[in-house]
Amino acid sequence: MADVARAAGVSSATVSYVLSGKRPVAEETRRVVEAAIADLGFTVNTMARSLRTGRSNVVALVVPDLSNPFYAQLAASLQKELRPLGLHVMVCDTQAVRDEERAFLREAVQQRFAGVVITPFRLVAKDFEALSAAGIPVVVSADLPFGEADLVTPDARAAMRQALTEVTDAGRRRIGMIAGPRDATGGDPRLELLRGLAVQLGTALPGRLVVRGEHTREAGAAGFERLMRMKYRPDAVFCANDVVAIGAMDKAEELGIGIPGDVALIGHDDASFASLVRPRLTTVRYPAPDVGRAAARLLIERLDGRVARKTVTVKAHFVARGTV
Amino acid sequence: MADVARAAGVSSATVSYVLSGKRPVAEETRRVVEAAIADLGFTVNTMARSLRTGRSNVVALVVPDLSNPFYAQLAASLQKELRPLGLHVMVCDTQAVRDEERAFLREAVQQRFAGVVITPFRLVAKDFEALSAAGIPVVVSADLPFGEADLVTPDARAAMRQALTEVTDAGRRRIGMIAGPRDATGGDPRLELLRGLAVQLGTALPGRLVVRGEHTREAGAAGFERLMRMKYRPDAVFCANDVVAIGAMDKAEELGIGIPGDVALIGHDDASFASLVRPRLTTVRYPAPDVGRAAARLLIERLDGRVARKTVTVKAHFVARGTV
DNA sequence: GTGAAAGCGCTAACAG
DNA sequence: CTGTTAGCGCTTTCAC
Repeated sequence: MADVARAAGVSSATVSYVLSGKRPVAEETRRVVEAAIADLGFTVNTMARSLRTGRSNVVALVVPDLSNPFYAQLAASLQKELRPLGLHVMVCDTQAVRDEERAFLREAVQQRFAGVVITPFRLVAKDFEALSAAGIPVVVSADLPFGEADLVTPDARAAMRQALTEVTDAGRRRIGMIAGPRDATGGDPRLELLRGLAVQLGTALPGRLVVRGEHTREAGAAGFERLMRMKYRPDAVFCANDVVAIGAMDKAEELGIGIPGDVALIGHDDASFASLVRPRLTTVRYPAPDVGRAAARLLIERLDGRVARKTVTVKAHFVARGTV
Repeated sequence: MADVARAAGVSSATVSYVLSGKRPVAEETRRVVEAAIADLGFTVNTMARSLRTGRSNVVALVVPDLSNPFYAQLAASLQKELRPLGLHVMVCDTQAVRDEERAFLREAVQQRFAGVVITPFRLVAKDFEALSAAGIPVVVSADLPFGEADLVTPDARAAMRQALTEVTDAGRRRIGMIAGPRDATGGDPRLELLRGLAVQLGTALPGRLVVRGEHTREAGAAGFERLMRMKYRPDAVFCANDVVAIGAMDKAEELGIGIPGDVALIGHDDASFASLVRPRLTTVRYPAPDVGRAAARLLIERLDGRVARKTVTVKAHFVARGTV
């Protein structure tokens, strides 16, 4: 920048101001400076800039599984919203491992990130302390609130109720679930929701028909198998998410169990491949693009100075396809 | 850091050395410093560090479509390889738009990134000049070499030959292709490869049976429809990638065209959903994890000082499933 | 084994 | 409308 200033015969402050537009610069001067910039192929060093201003222009998106298209879509959406503001998104895949999650949070404060959008999987509130101490805004995308952080959360009650109703209307009575791991942050709120609904609707979700595992295809297959080996086996299975449901379908095919003939299957999220499998997966759609948009908005408001905690609810919808 | 130094009664240089281990520090001193660090909840500011050292610790991964699981997997793999070295991966989704691609490259030099791994879609060699001028190592993952950059490239010849052989052995003679857009970087090397193979095997890939479009599901559907509306319509269709092939399957179902009964379909990459659709997609597997690993290795070598351009070839394999 | 101090490239007062 | 200048927080000689 000093080079540019010299070449243009101005001070480096002026160069800085033509770049940032933070104060008026004479048309003539601007032209000369811009010419010099082009000449020398100069590019601002954003590290120096951020060091000086105390704020970087990168936002971290921390997710448990980037190969789940739901999160890939979330990433794309967030990036699209933040880009026009000059904010960059650094996508971090934690593989649902707590130490990885923590490592990324630590990195976020080391890098003085502008903000963090995170779907915590095994983190606890305490893990966020360093972030708030550093004054880095956090938006949590999860079913449950998380300390001081802003929250984007699904309203899936109506959708789940509808799903459950469809299932019972079809005469199914033995409802089971392949839920998330027991040590996940907040347990598994989707399980709790289903439980509550089951009570309301006069159905049961017996504890022994709830199996648990990671949010992976393999775990879905394993969980489904365990369910099917029970003497009192379910005739409808809700899944923690679509990836798990796909795994269940793998196993059903392997075991020669008919879906939905023998067992109804309900996914969650409507990840892109839910409509790809055959039969098509009936699921509860939680629209990733909307989640990304909401998270972006919350983050931007924080950056603009909002201090009060805020929650945005994104409505989920029941999507009837071929597995119920 | 000054605070820590004061609290520990040492100089900030010593604190720095405790953190980096770049010179021996007395056991006693180290303990005191570490206590102070813990006490104050101090975290290094990597921006300041990078400014000082002139190198950041983030690597950009620039891809055309993050919602294509192939790239999501690539991202995961690259991240896994680079993480242990303290390098972070910033994933950038360009949506195959040239201006976005350029914007990310510009950002890479502004941020003085440690390196860039990119699958260029519409970029040309010139777009990389600023990067090399800034001395930022670039690894290109593509079918064709790209200026000075290191290259990870598929060897898909044998696999494609096998695919083509299967198709012709099944008595198919009218080979078509849904290729990438005409203005994509390097045209469509997969198309060229198929053309060459067709000649070798005494089959034809007539120009009119080649349609073009983006690497999207919609474009795949549109391309397949155009093909099917021709009077001389293909009985086997190769696709630019699996996403395109899935789009073609959508359309086939819509039009009541049997796959593989009426038309054989061959994808490319073996993205995760290739085995999800029914019938399962026959494809040419290009293993994303291997690509990520290779890219990481190339990048690391460069960072370690290698100067000569290098190419790593990753072998692709024919995967016979249900669409041929 | 430790400290002092220069300076990375930029921004934002402050002064003119 | 423009210039001067003081750091942002760190690393790294150089000196002890």
